[in-house]
Amino acid sequence: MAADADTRVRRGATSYDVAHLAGVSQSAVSRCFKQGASVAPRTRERILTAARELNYYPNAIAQGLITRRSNLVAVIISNLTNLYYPEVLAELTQRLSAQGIRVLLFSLAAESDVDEVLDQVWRYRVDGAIVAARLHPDQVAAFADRGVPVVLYNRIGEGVPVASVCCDSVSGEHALVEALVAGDHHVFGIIAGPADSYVGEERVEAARHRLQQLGRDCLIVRGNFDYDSGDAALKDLMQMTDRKLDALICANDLMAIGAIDSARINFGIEVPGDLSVVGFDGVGPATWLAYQLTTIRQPVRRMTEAAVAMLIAQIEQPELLPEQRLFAGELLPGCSARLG
Amino acid sequence: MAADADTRVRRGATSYDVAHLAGVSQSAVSRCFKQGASVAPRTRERILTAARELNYYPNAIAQGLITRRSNLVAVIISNLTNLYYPEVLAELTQRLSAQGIRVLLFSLAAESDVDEVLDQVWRYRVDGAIVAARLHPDQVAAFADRGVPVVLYNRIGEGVPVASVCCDSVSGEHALVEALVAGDHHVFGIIAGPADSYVGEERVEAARHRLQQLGRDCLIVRGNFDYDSGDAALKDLMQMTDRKLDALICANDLMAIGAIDSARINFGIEVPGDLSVVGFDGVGPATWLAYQLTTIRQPVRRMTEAAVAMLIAQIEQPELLPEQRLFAGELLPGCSARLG
DNA sequence: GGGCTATTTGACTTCGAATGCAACTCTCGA
DNA sequence: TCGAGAGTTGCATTCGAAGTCAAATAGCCC
Repeated sequence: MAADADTRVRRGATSYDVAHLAGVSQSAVSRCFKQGASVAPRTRERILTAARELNYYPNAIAQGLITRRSNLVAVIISNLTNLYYPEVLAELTQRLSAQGIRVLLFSLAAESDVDEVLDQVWRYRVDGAIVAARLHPDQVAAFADRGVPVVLYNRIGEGVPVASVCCDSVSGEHALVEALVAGDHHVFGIIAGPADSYVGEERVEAARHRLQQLGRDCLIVRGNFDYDSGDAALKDLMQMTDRKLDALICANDLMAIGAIDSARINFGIEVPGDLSVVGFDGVGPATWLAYQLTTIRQPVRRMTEAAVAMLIAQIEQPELLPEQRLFAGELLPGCSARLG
Repeated sequence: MAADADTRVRRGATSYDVAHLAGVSQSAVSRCFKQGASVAPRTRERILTAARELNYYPNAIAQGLITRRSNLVAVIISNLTNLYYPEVLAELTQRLSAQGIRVLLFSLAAESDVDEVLDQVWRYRVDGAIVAARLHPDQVAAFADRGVPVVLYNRIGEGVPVASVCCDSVSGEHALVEALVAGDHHVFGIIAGPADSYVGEERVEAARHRLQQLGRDCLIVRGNFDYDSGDAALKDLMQMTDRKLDALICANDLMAIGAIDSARINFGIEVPGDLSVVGFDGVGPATWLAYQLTTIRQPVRRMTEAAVAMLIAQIEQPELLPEQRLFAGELLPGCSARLG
């Protein structure tokens, strides 16, 4: 069973090779690499020496087959070019890594391209998945059917129970709206996200609703979460009304930044002098000197930590009921808006 | 061998389950999912129906074990928060995906933390690796020893032959320097990257060398590729000389942007009126209205395409000699520098 | 040294799919 | 009707590690 030297080099040594060299059985080698198994100190020493000599690392593929634990988690992310997600991905990867779990990354061209990657997810028998993309209820059901735990990130299961970790859009937008109203703003504009974005819609709806309660109405235009669409949306808003816009609520930071640049450079509008602009997320550029954006900062570290913890809990106790955790964002005052 | 319904649901159906339902052998099922194998049309139909009914997907883990092809590629990236890498990662993932290869992502806290993830890479028997982090020659040797093809991204094997894809720092910096000199600049500053960055050092060295050839000397301060360090470096430069700095070369865009904001906001310096600033990379924010950075844009699409193609070629023909491909960046004129 | 328990060890089976090989079924021509 | 040959199919084995179980050994006390 033990391979000759040439094969070993090309393929990587196996537990049989190590066993052969150490003069023990394959079982002994296996036990030697397993926490808390019974191996005599002298034997262990001999095996470890042989393993080191052969550069042996247990084959995770074979382990996965027999233990039915791949130690792989699928991370499905819609658009990595969003500035917010790279941070999330880096955090997730490092936290999962620390738990001995590897990340199988799936990046989608569009928010709703999930179906195309799901069959790959099934094939690799991942232990779980963290999804930052929109899942249809039947996609959620597919995970449940296969017993693959999922945690949604900044999404919820629309109508079906799934574990999720979100930043509270409603309280965040309410805080922004209230601060803007207290800052004596009257003519509001909103730049929404793309229609298929869950958080986008939620944020806009929350802002619109609170504005209405406080007796302010608003103009809404749609963007698609990127810089250029912030610029374009601002231009649209400028044409839509004769009244002078004095507050602009954007569904994310990137569009807020696009709108600020557009206002300043294309229209000569002072921010926050003539127009207050607020965003949502708290991405890196929000704190740049040129913007110092007033925004809601998502507690990314706490959120990713929770997502990983919830996923692992569900992997270890599949009977656990899915939990939805909502994290409050922090209002970052910044200098892009005149607040009350 | 075929599992009962309950087990099937929890674990996922196996080829035995499908075989049982379709009344054929496991081999037939296996052949049915393999391109170009000999299966009678009627049998194939029956098997596919059974497979659909049981929601069967071939277990990639088991396939990997027997075929010695995991269809996994490790992507090792140092700092995802760099703005440049998310774009690279998204491109790589989608291109590999299109080739039927999945990405096992490893993100490092620091450029040189590679060792800690390598043993995981060995364990998963990946078919290859794309590395955007610094590899020591003996780490490169470890890949070679195990017969795992590697392609370095924006790094080269320092002293050892490895396949790599790079953007030409030298020609890029030369173009920038020449344009700045032609634009009649005299007092140059350079903001370097961190000492352990390969491209950082290469860019700075190229710029410094060309400046010297053209009879301009320069002040060099070190940053670490992020926005804040651009700001900090500019402050340092301001204190270092009495002569009025009129051109600033930054090892990447993010520091250039930090420096521009700092110059404008902290020092009231006009860019490009009083100071010309250039960067390197061509990241998203470089084209924002507030900056319109003069920079070298890396041809990310062509580079990632080449990296994937080279890796696949090496996986399929292990005897192939490692190739180094150098791509020229494009000078993006922008408005942050007065060029000749 | 004998008897007893606790520890260590190895033989064998298992996970799920792929594949070499032999056996089998057709089809068709003689 | 028989036989050649192509096309299908199943049996049995393989990949590499984990784990069950029973056998072997060590350690200990009297």
